[in-house]
Amino acid sequence: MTEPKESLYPEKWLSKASAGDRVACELRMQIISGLIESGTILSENKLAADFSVSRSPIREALKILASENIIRLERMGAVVIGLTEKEIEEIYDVRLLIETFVFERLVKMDTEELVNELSKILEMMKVAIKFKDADEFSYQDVLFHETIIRAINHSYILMIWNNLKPVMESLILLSMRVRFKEKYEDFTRIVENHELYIEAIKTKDRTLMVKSLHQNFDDVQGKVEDLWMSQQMLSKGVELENE
Amino acid sequence: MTEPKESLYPEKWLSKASAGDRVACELRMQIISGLIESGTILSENKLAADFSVSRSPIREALKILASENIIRLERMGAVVIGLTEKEIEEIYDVRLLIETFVFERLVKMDTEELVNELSKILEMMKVAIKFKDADEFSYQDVLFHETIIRAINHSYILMIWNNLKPVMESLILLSMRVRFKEKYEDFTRIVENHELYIEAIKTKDRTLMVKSLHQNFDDVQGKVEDLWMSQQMLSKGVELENE
DNA sequence: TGAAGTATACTTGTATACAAGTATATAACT
DNA sequence: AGTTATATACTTGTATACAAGTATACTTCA
Repeated sequence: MTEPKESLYPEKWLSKASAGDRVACELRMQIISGLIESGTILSENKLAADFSVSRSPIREALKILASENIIRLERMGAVVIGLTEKEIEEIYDVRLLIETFVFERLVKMDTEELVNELSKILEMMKVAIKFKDADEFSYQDVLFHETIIRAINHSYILMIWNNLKPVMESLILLSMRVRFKEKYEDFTRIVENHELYIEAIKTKDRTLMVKSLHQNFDDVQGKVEDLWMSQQMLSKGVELENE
Repeated sequence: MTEPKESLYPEKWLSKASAGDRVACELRMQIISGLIESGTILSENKLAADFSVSRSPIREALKILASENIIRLERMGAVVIGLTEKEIEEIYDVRLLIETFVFERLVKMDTEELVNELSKILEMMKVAIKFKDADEFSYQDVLFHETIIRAINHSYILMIWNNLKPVMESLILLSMRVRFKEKYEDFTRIVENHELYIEAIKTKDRTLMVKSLHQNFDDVQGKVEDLWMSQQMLSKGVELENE
């Protein structure tokens, strides 16, 4: 199998990362994008050769991906699980679960600083949209939700987020790259939705919060579509490369 | 520091485990029991010497414990976080969160087989109580809840459980060992509570479920106490050993 | 031809070696 | 004495080596 020349994961996000983290990020993107099909068996030795590193960082990467549920470590080789529609829905189940929990804590807190922080991030997102920078937009989008979650200072909720985050991030990256090309008009809706979310936190309005969460949730169907398109685009790219 | 001669973690549960897993389990118990105080800085080399293994399994163990939020990997050394009352409450927040989610799914399912399985596990728990086998009881207790969670076939909820489970297990082990010695009468209440839980699943009675979950939750205060007593008992044991 | 055993080419887990970086303590200089 | 430079004793991350186990394929025998 030919590895892609360019990496799918933004390299500038890896400035201080170890080789293990790099491999994990790149493999994760390849798996979620469908470039590596689910069912594939990954060999530590082969991966080490492909990525030109030793088995140590590869082992580290596989452990990470296994904890994220996108591969399964078996007696011989790691089996790729990947993301089907079912898994994506499950991820959003969990996001809904924890963000609802977080909101219930937030209504008991002073949220002024948080609202301010979120407004700043939203402005950053708008700039990213203006300059059609999908990666930057994705970064800020993930940061937006992480900021909300961090606000309640709950180490075990944060733990769940940390386990979910890498997969979410990859998913959003791929989805946004497609949207910037094919569905640019989507972003006005995404911005509106985030404004709604901020408003809900500011006014501590539970119904508004549920509404914005559900709009966000409805977007999942879109994400599944994007992922499919992303897979089409990438596989065409590979085909062209092979000619 | 003197390491305890006997391991805190039941050795028969480690029959097929790798050295890395063994170290993780033992370290986890030492941290949660308070034998290793929070704030302690763990060195890979020192641990390797203490456990008579190389750095490879130690690194693996530290990664595991870091993902469970009981240590924090820093630039130099791993800092022990441990479990304070706050963390224990947080763990139960998450358990409450996921078990409530699971129940909402269960009410839409056929639960006959599950109820049967749970009844079996409860019988095992009763036997463990009769023979005052704290470790066996803990095992079945953890299995009870895991069985419920697995029933809905939700890979990301299961992922959360898998992250929580080792710490839960350690906590329950320590707590139950104390109770078998000091508060044996507690077990009638624990059994009743589990019976209530099964009944709630059988009849799909949401209010009963909330009631039993909350009774379980009220037990948390007890667990904090147990942990404290466990720490007292263990530190006395160590003191005696040093004389 | 079919079954059983053996060889081989993998696999994982662990140990060890080494490079590069960081804190601590000692020494030198003003 | 106080500050700066340097030595050293750590640290992590990566590479490599090796032992033990497992699946595959081949060979041998009936």
